[in-house]
Amino acid sequence: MALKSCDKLNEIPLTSTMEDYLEAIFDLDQEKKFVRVKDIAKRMDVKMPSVSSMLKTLNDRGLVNYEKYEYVELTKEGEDVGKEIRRRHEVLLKFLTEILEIEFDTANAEACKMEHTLSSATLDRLTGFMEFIQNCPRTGENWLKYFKEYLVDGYRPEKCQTRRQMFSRKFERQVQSKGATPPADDPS
Amino acid sequence: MALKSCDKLNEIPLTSTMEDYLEAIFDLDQEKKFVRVKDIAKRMDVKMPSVSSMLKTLNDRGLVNYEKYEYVELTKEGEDVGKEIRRRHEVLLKFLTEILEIEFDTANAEACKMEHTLSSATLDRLTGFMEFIQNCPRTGENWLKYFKEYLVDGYRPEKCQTRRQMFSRKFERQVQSKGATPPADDPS
DNA sequence: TAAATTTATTAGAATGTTCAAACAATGGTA
DNA sequence: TACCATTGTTTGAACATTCTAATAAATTTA
Repeated sequence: MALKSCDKLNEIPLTSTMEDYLEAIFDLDQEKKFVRVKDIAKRMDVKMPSVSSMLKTLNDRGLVNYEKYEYVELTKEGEDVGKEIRRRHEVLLKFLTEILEIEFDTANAEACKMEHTLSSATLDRLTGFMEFIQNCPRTGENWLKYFKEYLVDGYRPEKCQTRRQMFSRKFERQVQSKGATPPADDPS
Repeated sequence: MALKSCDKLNEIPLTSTMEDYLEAIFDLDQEKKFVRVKDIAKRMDVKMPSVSSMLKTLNDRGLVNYEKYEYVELTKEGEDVGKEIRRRHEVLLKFLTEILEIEFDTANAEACKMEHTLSSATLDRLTGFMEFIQNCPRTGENWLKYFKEYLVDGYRPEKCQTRRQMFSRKFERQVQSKGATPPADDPS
């Protein structure tokens, strides 16, 4: 025990390298029966000694359970981190490929780097934004205003019709009032 | 000269820390008459010895012209890097604050980190996306399809009407054909 | 010009991460 | 059982970045 007070350990933030390792281990854990040093090295594109040394660090931090020459296991805390980083990766990858239409390999590489720099809060916003785009494809001049409402109220189908529905309703109003110009956009 | 061949220097990529320093120097250069170690230290939130040591590195790399105790000057190459990082920062900040509606300080901090992880190509896409949102607020069911076309063709006002224009045209068609349901969405 | 203050540098140490080389354990196969 | 290939560890060095403490140059002030 080279540490005076273990309670403070959690307060030191993880480095992004540690996060990368935890994500890799999390992935491998789901793909394979056992997670071994060699596999981590391959996925992380580093040599085995780097993995050994990082596993020692992560073990001291309580993020993995690891004994020399044994398989690697995530602790509850380590798993939580790995899963969260994985989630961020997926959200970012989706945004880059499906919205910005960036080629997969490029997008994947950039998601790998970005996943450490974005807060969970921002990631949630991005997720919300993508949901909005999918659920509310209609919009209009106040595109961003609808998005803001979506952020506050969540998915409210009645506020969120397709353009077809929108047209029909306004069309009827138009026909009734015999006006030539449709009314100004009003979401209420 | 501790280097065998100077020509290869440019091929070693800059670290993100170096990029941060270049951005800071670029900013200070525009704000102040002279750029000094103290100011860089303050902006980067590091101590002066760190700045001194980095300036030596950047000088060896041909990114700044720096002689001890003198003011700091960017070379052409250093300025290009600084300006590009600055541009990325601004695009990201705009996206985070204006589209995702994230609070300024958070957004600013995250932009600082992201600006190093996104390629210029991706940044250009993001810029295009934001322009699209501003120029083409109407959309419809094929929201993303329009965006794709926008990426290819740029801003084409005739493809990119406001909803008001859109409505009017379809309204007329509707009235002529006396149909109750508007036709399926067709961008051509 | 001399003293005081500000600004900047050097020296040396610490951290986090990586690797190559040498060595050690493990698990099959002859 | 003895050997071999695979897998993993240790050691020691390197790099990039940062800091504190000590020192030095530059600038301001008296």
